[in-house]
Amino acid sequence: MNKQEQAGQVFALFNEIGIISQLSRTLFESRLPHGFLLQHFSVLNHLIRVKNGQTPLGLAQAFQVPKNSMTHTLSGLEKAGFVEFKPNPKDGRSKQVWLTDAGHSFRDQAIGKLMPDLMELARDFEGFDFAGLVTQLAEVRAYLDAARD
Amino acid sequence: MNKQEQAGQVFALFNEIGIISQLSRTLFESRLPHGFLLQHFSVLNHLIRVKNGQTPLGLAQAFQVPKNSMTHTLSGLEKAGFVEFKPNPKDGRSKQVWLTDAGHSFRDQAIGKLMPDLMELARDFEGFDFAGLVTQLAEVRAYLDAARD
DNA sequence: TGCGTTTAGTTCTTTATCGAACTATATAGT
DNA sequence: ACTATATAGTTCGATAAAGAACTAAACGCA
Repeated sequence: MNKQEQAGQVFALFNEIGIISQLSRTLFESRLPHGFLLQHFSVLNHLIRVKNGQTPLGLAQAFQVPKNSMTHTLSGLEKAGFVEFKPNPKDGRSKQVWLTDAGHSFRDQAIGKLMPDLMELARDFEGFDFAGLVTQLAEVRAYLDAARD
Repeated sequence: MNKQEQAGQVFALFNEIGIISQLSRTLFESRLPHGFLLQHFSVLNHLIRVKNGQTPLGLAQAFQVPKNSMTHTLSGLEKAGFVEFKPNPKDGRSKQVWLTDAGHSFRDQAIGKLMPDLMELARDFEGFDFAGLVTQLAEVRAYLDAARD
């Protein structure tokens, strides 16, 4: 296979990925209460799984969205009472984003609502090597991430 | 590995896919002229590779977006002179979307601008089984597509 | 210390997206 | 043929995303 054909495969890969991203996002958001988006869940999940008390800018960078987009997402989460802001004692320009109990349980409930779909998929794909797939995709992701300058 | 862990792998898969989708879209759009989005390119590409002269509704279904979103995308393409509408002789409610020469060459140029990135990625991932990856992802995509009711 | 530069976050504005309501045409059932 | 229903596409309104300009605080360096 020459480089040109290989490039076509890469194109096809991104095409599949784009479609799956859209389908899975739609599915996921249909399990969230009205008015909440994947982005809201993702931020809560990140605060739990990675680190609580991060700054808005840190979150924006983690999700690779502009900081004003993160401002918008966080204001929705704050209005819902799922996060609260505290001043950053080390930097007067900055804030910390802390999860509330309500935010934690919202995230748990969201996972609970999603689980049946994931379990069903896992059952229907018995024997499918998800872990290998994830490993390969992580390589591609790391490459794109590094190329992003 | 039990079902719960397997579900976690599926979750991780969708997570990677979402990130790659965002990164590759941003990269791709940075190669398009200002004001044009992936969706514009995708429609032109679809008219060339799948079938010219389709209806707006057919395109909306192919891309799984609401029909009013497709109206919006098509109006951008029409304003740029990349497609033109003709009445559908078989259905007075409907339209056909036809690619213009300008649309065809815009798509070719877009591919030309993107090629170097794809080639570079293909070179840096020499030996990587893109085709196998695409095959696996296509299975997942087909599943989600079927589940979408 | 003082001042120019950088950084965190918000606000403003434009554009994309999409549900809902609407118009016009087609189809089905009687 | 007549009426009810379904379908193709647009319009309207509300919300999301993101670039640009702005404010306030911090940093660098003389």
